[in-house]
Amino acid sequence: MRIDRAYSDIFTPRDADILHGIQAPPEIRPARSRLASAHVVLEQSYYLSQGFVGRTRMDRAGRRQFVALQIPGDYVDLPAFTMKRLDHDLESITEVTLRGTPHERLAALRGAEPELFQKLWHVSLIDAAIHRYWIYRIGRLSGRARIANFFCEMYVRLYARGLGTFDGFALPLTQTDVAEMCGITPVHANRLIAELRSEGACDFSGGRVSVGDPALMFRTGQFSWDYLYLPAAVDADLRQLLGLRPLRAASG
Amino acid sequence: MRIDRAYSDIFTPRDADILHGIQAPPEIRPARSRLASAHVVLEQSYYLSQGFVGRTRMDRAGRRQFVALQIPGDYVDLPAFTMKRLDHDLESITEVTLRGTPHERLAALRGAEPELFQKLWHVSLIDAAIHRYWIYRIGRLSGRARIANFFCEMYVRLYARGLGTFDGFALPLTQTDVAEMCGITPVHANRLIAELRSEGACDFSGGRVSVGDPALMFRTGQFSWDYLYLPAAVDADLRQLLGLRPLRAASG
DNA sequence: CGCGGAGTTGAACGCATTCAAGTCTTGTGG
DNA sequence: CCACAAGACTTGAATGCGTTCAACTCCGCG
Repeated sequence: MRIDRAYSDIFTPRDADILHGIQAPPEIRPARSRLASAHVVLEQSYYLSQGFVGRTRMDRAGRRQFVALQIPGDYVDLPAFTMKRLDHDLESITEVTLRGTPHERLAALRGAEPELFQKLWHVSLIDAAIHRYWIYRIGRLSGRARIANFFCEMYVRLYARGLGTFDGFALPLTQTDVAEMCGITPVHANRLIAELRSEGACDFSGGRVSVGDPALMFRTGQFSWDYLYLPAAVDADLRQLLGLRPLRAASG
Repeated sequence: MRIDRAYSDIFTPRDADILHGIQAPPEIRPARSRLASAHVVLEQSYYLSQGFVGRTRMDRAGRRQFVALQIPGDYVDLPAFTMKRLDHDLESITEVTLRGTPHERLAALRGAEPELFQKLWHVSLIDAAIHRYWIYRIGRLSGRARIANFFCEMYVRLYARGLGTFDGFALPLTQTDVAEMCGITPVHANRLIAELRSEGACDFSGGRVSVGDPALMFRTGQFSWDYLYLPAAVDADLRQLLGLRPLRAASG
């Protein structure tokens, strides 16, 4: 599925029109290709309208750690707007459709559309919140919980974009990718995924996560989605799914 | 030492005056106190002029994971400006001196000082880069490398603020704090710190890291500081210290 | 003097890694 | 349609890094 209007709770239709208007025509890149490299000066940032992109960092032995996973509707390298260079690599995981936005046009928004400009900052702050949660996930959770927790994050993020149902969602990664996101080895990831499968929490195969028991998956992963700053409607859906009582106050 | 003008490479003296002008009078808070809690609405953000502050997240068993460590001269919760609520807790580690800035005054900068406003975004993007590096550290490095790598980060960040020399720096943490930042147990952190000590790389005791052999510490930690976006002068100092040849081009 | 927190050390356990050998799947060319 | 290769997934067994539990030392402070 293609996403041309994302962050619907953050950006108004008018915002989306403006952003769309300063984007270059879509570019298609093949799966598993390097989109940008660390330390190279970038002139534009990309909006990801289709496909998945990984942000990775290599250790000295050449082993890869994913530091983020971008899904359709994400800006994949907004940091480059003020940083000019990235500190990590960008790699397409699937075939991707990108829409570039030259940094000079983003800069022009600063004066012309200050509120929209601030929303872009907001979007990058959500990215940072996700980073922090990844630190927590890798630092504190056991292997099995990490995998389940990661699937929970994808479940919620994709659902919020209309890219999944309560039954499951497409996640076009290999088990090795998952391992490199969770800070474990591929072999061990394989065994843990098999455990989740046999326990009935969820199944990951053929590039798809099928969620047999959402509540069990969330419990196993010790997941909470506060850090995703979801629209209230999505939050309410999730609470209902998991049998939690709705929040009294309107959420922010 | 007190830092009233930080980010000297990002903020001009005029910027610093403006920021200082919209700050409330300094507040002093005791060590080991809760400065802000997750999910509570905040009306202002804090500039940390003295002391250390940790950003933490608890797991379900009540065990703590640090997701960031703020040093003198940092803004500790700029995300709250557009988020309104934090997804983690803020805790003072030492006695701290804070200067609050009401969010309405930050918002006023958007129109009045758009360039300065963008620099605040930039600062939060550096925070995000540090988050990503923590993911890498915890996800890919062995215990010993994590500890050394963490000390390297503090070495460089504090040096860049004028809060350390090539011989060492004050780091008022307990071994348990270090463990909770690196995703290992306090007992194991103790053993690894002892190893680094006996190898001569660095010593951590009495709230101070003494660096016997910077090159060895950097090697053990597999550290690189690209993600800190340092001023060129600091980068040059570090390269000289480690016997690397200087960069040809001016860095960004 | 005694308390409490931080640091240190020992020993047993177990989760995760590593190396290795398989199977299954998919795409390609004969 | 089959043969084959390449990559993904699976499984077994040995190893080891890090955890856990426990006891003890050291130090600052009331």
